Amino acid sequence: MRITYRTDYALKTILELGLHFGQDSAPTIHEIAERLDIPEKFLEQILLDLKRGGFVESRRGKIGGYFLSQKPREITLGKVIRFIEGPIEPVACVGHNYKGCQDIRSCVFRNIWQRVAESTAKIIDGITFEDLVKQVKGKEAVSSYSI
Amino acid sequence: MRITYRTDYALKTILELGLHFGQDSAPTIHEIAERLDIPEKFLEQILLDLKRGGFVESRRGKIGGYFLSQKPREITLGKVIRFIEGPIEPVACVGHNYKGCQDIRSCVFRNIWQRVAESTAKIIDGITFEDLVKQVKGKEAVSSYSI
DNA sequence: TGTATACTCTACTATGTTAATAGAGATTAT
DNA sequence: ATAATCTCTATTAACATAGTAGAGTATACA
Ligand code: FES
Ligand code: FES
Repeated sequence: MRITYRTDYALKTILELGLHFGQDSAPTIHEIAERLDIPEKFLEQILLDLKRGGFVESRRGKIGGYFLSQKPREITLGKVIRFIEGPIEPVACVGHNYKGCQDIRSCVFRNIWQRVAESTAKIIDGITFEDLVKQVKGKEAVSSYSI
Repeated sequence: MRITYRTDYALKTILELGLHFGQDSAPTIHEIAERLDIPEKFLEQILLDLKRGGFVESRRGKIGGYFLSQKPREITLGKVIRFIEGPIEPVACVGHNYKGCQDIRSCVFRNIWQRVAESTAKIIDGITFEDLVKQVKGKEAVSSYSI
């Protein structure tokens, strides 16, 4: 039941951009990578992905960089996780050509996985990046800030 | 957030053995594999694993086979899942040498993953194989039984 | 005591996924 | 022009998953 590094990085990146939201600074891939200790070329791919997903926009050229294309308030954790990671249902039978259950209708497990998925969804769909930005900014006041 | 086939098979196998609990029939690997449509040699490994985990016992030789070593009531879904699949926390940072967060103490995500894990645990630790056996036996009355 | 039956154990392999790396190309501010 | 920066596609190393193979061990029973 692990999330991948890709998702881990994506979430932290969005949060980082969230911290800059409103300012018109657009952090570069290089800066973000250094800041969050993510391999630069890997982050590059992830950011392109997030762009295709409509989460971020970019500016090219000399003063280029990345910024959120939605308000932090409108981006939930769930949206990002599902986009990068795929469906959250912890089931083999979600997979494309699952052949594990002869009769999917009478499977006693299916309903359980559904409940698990729902309770997970309830959490991750209820948290926005605005919430997280506030949390981080709260901490920032005390210690030097660190995602 | 998928479970593996290994876990899928393990759960169905325990349920299958649960359906035989109390009788002194001990289904063979061959029978279970056929019944549940699991590759026989793969199931063999899984059953050995479940044996090491203390979930099942076996009898060798002519009238050999497998049977539960605990009452279905005492085996929760959570126990089996955790044993086969590992920890349920959906985090990269559970991993052995996770190097994603510079400062684990100030990570705003950690707490979220914990909440997700807890809500999942609440479900899968609250369901025993006795519950599932009853469900299946209920259905069995109506249609021909099928996990 | 032999033999068939069934579990036990270790090793191997094919396939796919993940995490990253590489490098050439396109855009833009100055 | 050119340096900085994003864009795109391909490739790769390491690992995990799902499954296969085969030799070995225990047991019931004739
Ligand atoms: S496990 Fe998903 S249908 Fe049975
Ligand atoms: S994501 Fe686990 S400590 Fe930050």
